[in-house]
Amino acid sequence: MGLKERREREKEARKRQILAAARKLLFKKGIQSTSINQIARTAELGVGTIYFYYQSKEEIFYSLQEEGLDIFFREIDAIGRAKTAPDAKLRETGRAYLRFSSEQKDYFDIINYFLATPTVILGSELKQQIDRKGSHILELIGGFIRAGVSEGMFREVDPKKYAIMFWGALHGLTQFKKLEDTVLEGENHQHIFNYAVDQLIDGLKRPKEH
Amino acid sequence: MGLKERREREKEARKRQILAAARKLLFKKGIQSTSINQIARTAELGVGTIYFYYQSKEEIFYSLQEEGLDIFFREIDAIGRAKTAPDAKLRETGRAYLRFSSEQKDYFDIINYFLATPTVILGSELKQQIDRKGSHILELIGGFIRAGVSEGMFREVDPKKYAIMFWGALHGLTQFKKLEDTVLEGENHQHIFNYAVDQLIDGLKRPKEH
Amino acid sequence: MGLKERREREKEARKRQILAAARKLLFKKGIQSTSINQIARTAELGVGTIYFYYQSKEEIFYSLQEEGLDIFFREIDAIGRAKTAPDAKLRETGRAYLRFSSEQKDYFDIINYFLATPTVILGSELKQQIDRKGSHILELIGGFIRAGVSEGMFREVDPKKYAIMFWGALHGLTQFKKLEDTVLEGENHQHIFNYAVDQLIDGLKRPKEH
Amino acid sequence: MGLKERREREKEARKRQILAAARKLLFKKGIQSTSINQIARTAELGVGTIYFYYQSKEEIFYSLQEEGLDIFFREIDAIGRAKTAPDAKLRETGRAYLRFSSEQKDYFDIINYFLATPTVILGSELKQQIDRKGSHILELIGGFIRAGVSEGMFREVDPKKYAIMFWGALHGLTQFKKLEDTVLEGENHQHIFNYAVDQLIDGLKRPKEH
DNA sequence: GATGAATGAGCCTTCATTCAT
DNA sequence: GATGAATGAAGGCTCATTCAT
Repeated sequence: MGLKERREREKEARKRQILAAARKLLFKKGIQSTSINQIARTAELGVGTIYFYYQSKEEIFYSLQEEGLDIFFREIDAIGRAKTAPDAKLRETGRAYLRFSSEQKDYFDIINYFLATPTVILGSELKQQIDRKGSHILELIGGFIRAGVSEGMFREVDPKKYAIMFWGALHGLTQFKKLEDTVLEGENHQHIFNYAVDQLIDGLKRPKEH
Repeated sequence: MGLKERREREKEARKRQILAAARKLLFKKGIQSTSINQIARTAELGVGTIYFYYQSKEEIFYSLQEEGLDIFFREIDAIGRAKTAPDAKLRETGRAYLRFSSEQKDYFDIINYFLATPTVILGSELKQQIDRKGSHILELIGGFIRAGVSEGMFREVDPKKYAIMFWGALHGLTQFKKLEDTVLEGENHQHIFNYAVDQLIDGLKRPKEH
Repeated sequence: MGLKERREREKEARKRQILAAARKLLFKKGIQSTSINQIARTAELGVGTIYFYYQSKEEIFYSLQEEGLDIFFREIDAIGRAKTAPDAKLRETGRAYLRFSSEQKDYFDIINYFLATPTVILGSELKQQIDRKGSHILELIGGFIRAGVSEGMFREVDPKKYAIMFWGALHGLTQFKKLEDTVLEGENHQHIFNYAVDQLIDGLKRPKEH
Repeated sequence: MGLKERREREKEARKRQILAAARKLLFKKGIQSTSINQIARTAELGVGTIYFYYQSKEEIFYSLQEEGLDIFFREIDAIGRAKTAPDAKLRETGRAYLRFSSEQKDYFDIINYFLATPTVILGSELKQQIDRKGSHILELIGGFIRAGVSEGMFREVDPKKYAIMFWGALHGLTQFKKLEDTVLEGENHQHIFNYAVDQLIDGLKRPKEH
């Protein structure tokens, strides 16, 4: 029993070791230029060993996606704990996502990668974990909206649906950053992004009574 | 005289022939699995010939992206010509983008690909053409908004900024389709998408006076 | 007759135009990275036209070799015209070759290239011209030696043989420049080169009588 | 224990196998026409395997250069062991280099190739090995000169500098073999070469006293 | 004389994955 | 459990040369 636990712990340690190497390379060279052989060398393990712990290269990066979602989750969670109004929380969430996309560019890229890639069959356990992480984030955002609705600040919208819509909009707008110099013709992307976030939040608000 | 023109026309025909082969493969196997060698074989041309007409693989796919934008442009343009109210036009635009992303999935993927890929240096002419295409679409959407503002139906927003935001939001939401079975937990993606579009449009509207 | 001459003159002009383009590219990108297609584009001619005037890529660079030899020839010729003693002339010749190898690096490389490449069958006329150029240089050097012998400054050596030996030694020593940082272990290549030239000249001199 | 050693030995064997294939092709088709794919086919290995043992094509040829230097080194070493006078040893060295350039033409070509090619960045270990090999040869030649100086046969020259000069001269003169039929106009290259070697050695000698 | 489209073999290199030890 | 040698298909791309117009 103790043995089994130790085994388990060692196994986890190895996986972390591999992930650390993959992360390091991801940050240095991007997802496309990171090969399993490099990961193995960096992790000081044989390639075969990598394959013992992970089914494929995809799976490793999938795990890294989880890390990225975790980082974002913690940011939103912090925002949630603050004693600010719901609309401010949503606004902060928007700002946080844009910041995340530039400060944690590699993690954002990986999320993007999996969003744009036809689903690969992966160990369902890992996949579920990722999905749960996404759901958690959605719940946090949904919570902000629910709070706003309860307080009477927001209209009676479906919090979950609105949260999805909110995040989806954030995501697309973030991607448009790339168009700043061309299609957006000099419009400052950050301004537009913030403007858009504000619009989305305003759209939520109850029309002022008088 | 006529000779030069004929040459020009034949050259255009070759480019179309190559593009047709690339398109066919793109639709069959996706962007990642389509290689220049395959395109050459499909087009029944030597690899060198491909490179005579296109500088690189990227350039071919860039041209394909242009096609995709064109298709979407024409849809929006048609919506614009209809004698409907501005809010209806925006709604239709949203519907059209979701439809485009599923019916012209490969074109959507290619747009996504370039949105997620670090910019490559390409012959500026082609690049400018693409950018212009994107701008045209933005102008159409902006036109709908401007009309709404003029009519007093919408608030006094900056049409261009709002158009960018609108399209950006549509784009991100479209990508979330992939999460339908997992994170969205049974929420129907299309419903959410339409709901989101409606919200965005409602947010635009002047608060009802009374 | 006049027509024929004009034709001839135009033909020469075209060849010069091609050579100019090739030279420009040679200087910019080196011999290995210069392709016929690039030469054609630079010369604003069709590739076919290039092949009308030159049998092959090799032939073009062969012509360029001639230019290089010409440049070197003129330097030695100038040295010959100076009113200096034969030993000084040889010394200057050595210095000139080393200078030539660095200041006209591309021409030197081309000479090297043809010296190291298994002979290609080329238009014999061109080949003869090149050979004549080489012989001229050898004659100049041989002349210096002959003068020294006549004056009693040098031993009774065979001027031609010694000239060949002199140039050959210069050539090999010049190539050893590349070893400066490694095999030569900090010995300054230029010093060694000059030292060697001096030795070769000293070896020529009559042992001092007394 | 024995396992690790066996592995090591097998690995060495593979490298030799690859080198053998490369050597065979080099001798048959020359350096320019020998490709990695051919080497792999000849070695009956996958291309990937070649790259597992060698970083690049250059590295393989670099190894071959080492072989060539080794062969020449052993010849000079043998000359050094003989009980002959220093001037005879230098004379033999000259003869040996000319012989080497014709009997081991491919090895000579490869040395030439690296002397004429802009330095490539290679695994420093191999590069250092090559450089050391070159230095060893230089040391042997320098030793002959030093001995001659000690014996009072040669003037008080710097042995190392003179060795570099000697080898450099040999190298260049060897290359002029190619000009035998043209520029040298019937002068027998071998005669000139030997004549030159003799001159170089005579130049070293102390002027006879009387 | 001049053109330039077309070729296609060939280049070097990468890399996810397997499997015998 | 761990290793790492071996694979080989596939990748994007170059280029000297030809030939119909």
